[in-house]
Amino acid sequence: MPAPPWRKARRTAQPKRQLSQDLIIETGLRILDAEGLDALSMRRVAQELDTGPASLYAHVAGKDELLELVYDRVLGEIRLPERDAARWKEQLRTYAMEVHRVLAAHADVARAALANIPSGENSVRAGEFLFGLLIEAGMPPSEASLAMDRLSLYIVGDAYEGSLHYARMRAAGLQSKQEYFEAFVGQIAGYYRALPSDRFPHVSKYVDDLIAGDGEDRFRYGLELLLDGIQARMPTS
Amino acid sequence: MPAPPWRKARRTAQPKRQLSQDLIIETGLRILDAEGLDALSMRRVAQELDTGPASLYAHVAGKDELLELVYDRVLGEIRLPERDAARWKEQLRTYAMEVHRVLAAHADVARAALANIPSGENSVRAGEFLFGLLIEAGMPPSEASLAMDRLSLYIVGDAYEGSLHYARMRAAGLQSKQEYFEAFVGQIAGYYRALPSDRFPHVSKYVDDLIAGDGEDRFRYGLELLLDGIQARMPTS
DNA sequence: TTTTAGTGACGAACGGTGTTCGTGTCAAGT
DNA sequence: ACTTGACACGAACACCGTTCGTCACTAAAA
Repeated sequence: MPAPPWRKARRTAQPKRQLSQDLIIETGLRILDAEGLDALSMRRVAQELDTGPASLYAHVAGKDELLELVYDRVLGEIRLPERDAARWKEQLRTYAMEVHRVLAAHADVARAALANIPSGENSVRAGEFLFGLLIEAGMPPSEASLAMDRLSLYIVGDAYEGSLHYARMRAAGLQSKQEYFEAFVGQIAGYYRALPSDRFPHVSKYVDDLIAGDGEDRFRYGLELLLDGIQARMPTS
Repeated sequence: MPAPPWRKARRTAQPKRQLSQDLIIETGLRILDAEGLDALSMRRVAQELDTGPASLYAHVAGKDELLELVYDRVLGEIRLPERDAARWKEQLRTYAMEVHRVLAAHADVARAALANIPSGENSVRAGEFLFGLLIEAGMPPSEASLAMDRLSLYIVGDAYEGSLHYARMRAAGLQSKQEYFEAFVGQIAGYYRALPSDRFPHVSKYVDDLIAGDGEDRFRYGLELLLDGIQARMPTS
């Protein structure tokens, strides 16, 4: 038997009490992974949730806060080992690679990273690991603070740079790193080669070296530079 | 004798042929210095030039290109010494401090820096200096390429981070670093101190060390880490 | 059971953004 | 003198983050 037409149609089974901060964060992360940070807007999240943008503001203060929350959720994927001060250098290296891996696994989330003073739960957790490791390895806290800060900046900075390449790749409509490399790096290489060799002798001569090495190689090299510098400052060395 | 009213008023003395790329770049830089990167929009530049935003597109491909051009103009202020491979470490240090100084002198221009593969005139000039210095100091080109890349990333990354603090300071309506420090860092410090000391023993205990040191101290420390790492890889060492 | 208070959902709108289209106007070349 | 081509620019498009006011609904109070 059909319902009389003047009776207003009931809403969906759920009385639309459905939104939550978790749901919003999750949706934001999904959009970010699938379409990149540029596609992550309040309107887009709302649309994905079948509602208007205004509805989000009851659960999230604004876009900045949403980005912080999404970022911290990503940091939650970092796996930390038991601290072992005797193997501090190895653990520092593993930690850096792990953070870098997690950031790289989520499109260009790193572009939302540098913007924040670390205050999220998972961010502090990572900081405690790093800071504690340096101190237990024998560094005075004042210096361990500096070392942690610089190491973190390097990791996030490199991931950020990678994010920008990723975003450019997307913007150009390319799909693979292979395509991007040919379309972009090749162009840059040509430009460098064409530079006047009297004014720029080294840059124009060693172009092949300049564009050699993928992102991971470069990250590793800089990491070893920093780790060696830290080692030289450890009291036991 | 007054002009007859039906004669349409002449435009300004200049028959409005006034725009040029240089003028646009200069205006953009002026806005950036005075009001920060967030205030630098196409419309704002056009307004400053008494015209509409569409007029700019004849001289500049878009906002991205404008930012690149403004950034490269800033890099033009970098003063480079004569290269002296014997004093490579000292010159590397001076170079890093000089680039850092120039970036810091122009509000948050560094926020436009990381976004670009270096292709501007002045960018290449700086690259040639750095690359040449490393090679003349004895590094094989393949490694000098990595070292240059990492050093540049560190310098720009640190300046970028500083830019973000600057932008946040502006957004909060604060005027001095002093005010910003109290309003922001103090808040963070309180937050850290309130953390449960069983889960975050080191972070909560050494808060004073964590917030100690201004931007320049931190930059210097990381720079020395990298320089020592590079020194250890120099053939002569 | 009825009333009331309060919370979340959300349509509409505000003021901003980068960019493009089409038109008009001027200056130089023929 | 006429044509051509480059540039200026008003208007508009499709977005953006955010706020206001209103409505539906739940849960507590009477």
